[in-house]
Amino acid sequence: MMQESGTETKSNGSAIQNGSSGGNHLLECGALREGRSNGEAPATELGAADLAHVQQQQALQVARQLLQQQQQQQQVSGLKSPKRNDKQPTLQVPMSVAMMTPQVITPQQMQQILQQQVLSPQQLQVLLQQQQALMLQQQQLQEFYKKQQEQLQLQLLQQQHAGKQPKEQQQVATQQLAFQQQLLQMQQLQQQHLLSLQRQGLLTIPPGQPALPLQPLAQGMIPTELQQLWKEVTGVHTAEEAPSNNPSSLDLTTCVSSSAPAKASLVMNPHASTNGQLSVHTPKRESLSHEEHPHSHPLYGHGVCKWPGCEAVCEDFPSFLKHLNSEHALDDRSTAQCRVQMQVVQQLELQLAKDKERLQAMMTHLHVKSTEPKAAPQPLNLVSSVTLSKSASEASPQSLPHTPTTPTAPLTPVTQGPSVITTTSMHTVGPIRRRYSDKYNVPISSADIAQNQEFYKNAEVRPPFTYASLIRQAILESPEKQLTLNEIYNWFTRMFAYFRRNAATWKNAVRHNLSLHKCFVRVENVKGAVWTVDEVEFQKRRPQKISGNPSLIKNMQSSHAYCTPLNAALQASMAENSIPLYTTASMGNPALGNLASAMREELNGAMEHANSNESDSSPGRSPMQAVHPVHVKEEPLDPEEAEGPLSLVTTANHSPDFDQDRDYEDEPVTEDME
DNA sequence: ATGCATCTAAACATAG
DNA sequence: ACTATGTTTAGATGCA
Repeated sequence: MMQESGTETKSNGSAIQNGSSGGNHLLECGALREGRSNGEAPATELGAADLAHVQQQQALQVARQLLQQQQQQQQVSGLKSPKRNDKQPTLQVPMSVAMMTPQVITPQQMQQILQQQVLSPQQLQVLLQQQQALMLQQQQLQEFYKKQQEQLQLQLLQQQHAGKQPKEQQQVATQQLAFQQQLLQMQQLQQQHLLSLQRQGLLTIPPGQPALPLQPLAQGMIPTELQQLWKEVTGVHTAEEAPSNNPSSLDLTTCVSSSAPAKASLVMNPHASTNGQLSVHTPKRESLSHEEHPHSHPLYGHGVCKWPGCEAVCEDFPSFLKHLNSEHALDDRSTAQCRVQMQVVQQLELQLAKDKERLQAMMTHLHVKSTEPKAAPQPLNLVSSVTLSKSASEASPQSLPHTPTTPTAPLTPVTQGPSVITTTSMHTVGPIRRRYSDKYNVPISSADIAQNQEFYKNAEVRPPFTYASLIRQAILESPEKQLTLNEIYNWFTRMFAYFRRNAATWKNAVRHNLSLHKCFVRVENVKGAVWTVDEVEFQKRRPQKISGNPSLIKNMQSSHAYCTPLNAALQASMAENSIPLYTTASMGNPALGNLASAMREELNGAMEHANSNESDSSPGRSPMQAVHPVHVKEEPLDPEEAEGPLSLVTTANHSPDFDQDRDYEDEPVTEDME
């Protein structure tokens, strides 16, 4: 009786839910198919990256020199006449250097990127570190700018009063211009990189990537830091936005659209999109054009001010300059905007650079000509996407951007802009499934796992572990190797942001697993009853199937496996994106150490089986598997997932230590809590 | 095609 | 009566 009735209901429910969920797993990740034919311009792209760095350095040097000169001049001649210009250019100088920065990427965009999980926690950390380093440079530059601006303004005022145009000013302007040009070039390059990045689905960092000099520093970084950084950025942004109605203040938000034209040309450029090649050229071209055609200001086009959110109509360049000076003068707001933009750009640029390096390495390894890698990847993607089958197709439809069903979740307050590329592209990808095979012996360090844990703690991404594995882990982590059901729940919510939602569902799953698996033994206790793990039983499971955490294994495998195939070129990023975990450098994370080690055990065990038994891991659809692939896909399961990893912000609060008993349920997030 | 593992959903039982 | 905890069944999905 029950069965029957149950069956019916189930069928209904499961049909719907499963359907969605099933689709989810598939999502595994997508790679951007076209997005990047990144294969295309490996060499060039690399060049671009390098160039960007070089230019940055150059710009910095120039800035310093100029600054010194200015200082000298000031000392000698007072504010008034800096006369030095050396060979600097002759263009007119827009007042605010800051403006020079093409604001292509908004914080929202950045968020999106982050949310999309394009980057693994490690990557983010590394990037953050790098960014910080760069920020110093940027600050220096900004200081320089400020001085220049102040000087200029002063001069302007003086002259206006005097009614004449001082040469000095022009000279200063010249210097500024030179500097600005440098900066502009650099920024353009960065933007290009960003764009290409986006197209690629946002880079990823190769696991073994040697290169990043900043890595060491990165190790110290943790998601929290990232979050903070982000907060800072966003904070600035919001702070500015709120106060003024000013168009400029809106920039960050609207900037995308407003600047779209300018940027679009660069970014959307078919060439650019195809690969990074253009990115290199474009910037140069533009810079040249600027030099030659002073009127082609990055913030000016089609008779409109392209300052993010502005769009003021300026009939001619001079009027534009006036507008710039008046409306977008160097002030806190502009500075902040600039700063934000710089951070975003830098971060993305760094990411891109890394990804390019990786790509290069891959290409080299594969003996592929740098010129046309795209061909291979595309086909693959297509194929893969096709193979994905229904689930993928079902899920894939562009569903991600908006929070699916339950937007209520406060967790990720951050805006989710139109997330884009990544998600969509990701959906299309489908290779994940196919890759299992041989080479997955990649050693996984506990540190990596720990890192991942940290990531999952903050990012609402489904962990690539089965419920059984997680439960076991929770129990093993406890001092007495035993936990009450409620404690297990708490562990889940504490360790995984993902489990702070849809409590009814996963809690039911937890209970189900506890009862179902023999490895979990219920022991009567003073408190009532506690659950323990029968390691022997647990181990028994593995042999049969990697049950331990098939999904996990798969994920790992896949992530590493990706590298091999040519297609990998494209998917590499995806893989990483989707599977932040097992890749990259390990950044120790004490708090999660235990978990990490435990998980590792499982992984290793599973891996063994996988290797020996071919690959038994059944990725299945365990929620966890689907997980990293980008929540986007999972959304069906959990509506809120769409929000993405960015939940960083939200999660920032809970630190590892947070009391075990703390219940997330209070958070609105867990809507349905029982 | 089949079996297995996993997940999700749901019904039901029991104890507090 | 309600809730938390457990148990069990069933459908769905993916993989080997």
